[in-house]
Amino acid sequence: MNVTSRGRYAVTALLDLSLHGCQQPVPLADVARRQGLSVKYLEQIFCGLKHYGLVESVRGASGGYRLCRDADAISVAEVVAAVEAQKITQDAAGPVHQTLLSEFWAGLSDCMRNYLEDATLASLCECARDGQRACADNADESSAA
Amino acid sequence: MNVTSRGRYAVTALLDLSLHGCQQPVPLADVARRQGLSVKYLEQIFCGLKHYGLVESVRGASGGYRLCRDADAISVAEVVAAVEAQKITQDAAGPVHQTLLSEFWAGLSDCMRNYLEDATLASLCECARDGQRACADNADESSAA
DNA sequence: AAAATTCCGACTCGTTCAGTAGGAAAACCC
DNA sequence: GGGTTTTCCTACTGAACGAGTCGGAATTTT
Repeated sequence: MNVTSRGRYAVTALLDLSLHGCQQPVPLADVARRQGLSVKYLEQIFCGLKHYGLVESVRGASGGYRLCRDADAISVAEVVAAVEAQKITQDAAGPVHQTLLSEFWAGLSDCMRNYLEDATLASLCECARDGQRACADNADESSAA
Repeated sequence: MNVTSRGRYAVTALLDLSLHGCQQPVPLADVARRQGLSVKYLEQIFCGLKHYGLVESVRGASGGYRLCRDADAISVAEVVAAVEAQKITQDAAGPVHQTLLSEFWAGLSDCMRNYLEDATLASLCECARDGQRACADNADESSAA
């Protein structure tokens, strides 16, 4: 189990999606502009998210992405798992204690997973609304049509 | 916060040390033989462990390494921290929610740290003795002098 | 003197991460 | 139906990092 910046970007992007996407799909260009990321990179990330069934896409003009489920039914753990490729966390232990230690390291992964499963997009959204009221739209008036 | 296989090897090696090193220093060659690692790689790892004050070294023939403290006063978290270089876990978040999310990711690191701090070499040793009695010496009769 | 051992620093090799790039396919709007 | 907007697909690059090797110097014991 590992979380790279790709996974963190994915969470950021889906958070943006749940704050801005009511019913209409949100184009990646908007997310990219608001979060300061490149569309191309977001495409990659959303490819994994779609494949995993977290978002659905609408092609063509006025298309974009939309969450497949409610934001309170999507845990951060899922988002990260969808985006990080299948990491082969091979055990690193000699003949001594390998089963003991591999259990120990598996426990660490479980610990992380629990933390990430307890947080949903909705819970993060809530924190965002409480804590920083004006933040969600602060980059909207850059070059919007 | 991140745990690579280098960190896991360090724990394995120190566990070996605490099981085999009573008073005399244990040469890396022994650890290497028992755990199936290369002496050269262990040298690197122990360099960090020594620098951090977890082990002390005795040079020359019949030298080796010895724990600086009792095994129950050394947490796995320290071992890992000693060996993994200072990872720059830079935040990955656009203008939106960066403080919120950076707190969230910091919470993940805390979660891992807690898990690793709760385990000491002694507690792992205990598990090892309980669970797999004969394991600690199973590779000893290979080419011992 | 010889052997055992830590110590030091460089070096290689492969993988992964982050991000870019170009263009094809689909859907919409006029 | 043509242009525009968008997702989709696939490849590529450059840098960083992880894992591990290598050669040899310094130190201590025997």
